[in-house]
Amino acid sequence: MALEIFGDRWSLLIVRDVMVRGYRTFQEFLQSGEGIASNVLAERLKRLRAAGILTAQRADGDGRKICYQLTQKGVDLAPAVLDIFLWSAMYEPTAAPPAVVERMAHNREQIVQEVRRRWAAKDPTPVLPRFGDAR
Amino acid sequence: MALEIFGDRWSLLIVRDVMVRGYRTFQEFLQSGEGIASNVLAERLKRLRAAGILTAQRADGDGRKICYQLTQKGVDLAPAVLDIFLWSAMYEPTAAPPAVVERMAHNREQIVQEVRRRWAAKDPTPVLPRFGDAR
DNA sequence: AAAATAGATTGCGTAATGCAAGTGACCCGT
DNA sequence: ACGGGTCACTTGCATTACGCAATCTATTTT
Repeated sequence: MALEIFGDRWSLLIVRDVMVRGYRTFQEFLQSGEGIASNVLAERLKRLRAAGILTAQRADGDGRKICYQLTQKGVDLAPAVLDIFLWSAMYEPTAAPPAVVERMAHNREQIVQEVRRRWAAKDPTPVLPRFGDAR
Repeated sequence: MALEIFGDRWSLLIVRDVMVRGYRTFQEFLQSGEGIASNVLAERLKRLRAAGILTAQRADGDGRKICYQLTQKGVDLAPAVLDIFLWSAMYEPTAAPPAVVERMAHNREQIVQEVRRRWAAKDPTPVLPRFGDAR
């Protein structure tokens, strides 16, 4: 299984952040509230690029920033990420409002399509609103 | 997200083995070919029980063996496990035969139902046949 | 009773992780 | 054009987790 890549605490969290939260830069990942260390983040981003899940390019307009994006292989993780999110929401009271979760569970395929659409359009708008801590 | 539990190399592999391969005992997990160490396996099984994903009981007929089974919370991981499997199969040539993968991708919900059915019936028959190494 | 098996624990060396500080490139206001 | 700040990392170091082999207890088999 894919656990050579995702068999750690952070990789999937990074993929989710770029996928549904619209995060793009090192700082955004760092300050996302999960508490990843900068050295580990750098190493994970490198691995995700090496695995063909993320690509990186300098942001136009600011030569310091590096803009991370999903590849096709990366967005194809959307169903898995969504399922894990739904499972989490089902068994951990801390996540999103039940109504939102309910709606998502019923519209699974539609939400996946929406993630794909925004990816293809390079639209960084988060698919999920921010409800406190939607971990 | 659920990565306090699954943010490691083994937990999800164990869940998958008990879910689709019908593994039940310490030895089966140990010898499943992934190469987990016995101390780590013991610790993961403990954590998965503590997380309410597995239950354990002595096997009737052999008081040495301990029979691990999924809880409801555990089988509810079936969609996520299946999605990860399908994603793996899509991008790693080493997994199952393409025809099988194709069929599974088209019958996702049906396969999840089958996993649930066998769980409810306590039927340990593997949902997936063993193709060499179906990791 | 002795040997074997199952689940798990212990000790130990190595690898991964967390944390704080530092580096070099780039941007921005003066 | 200079100084300060930001950004994406690196580095050094202490702590933790992991892999591996040996060992332990309980139970089953012969």
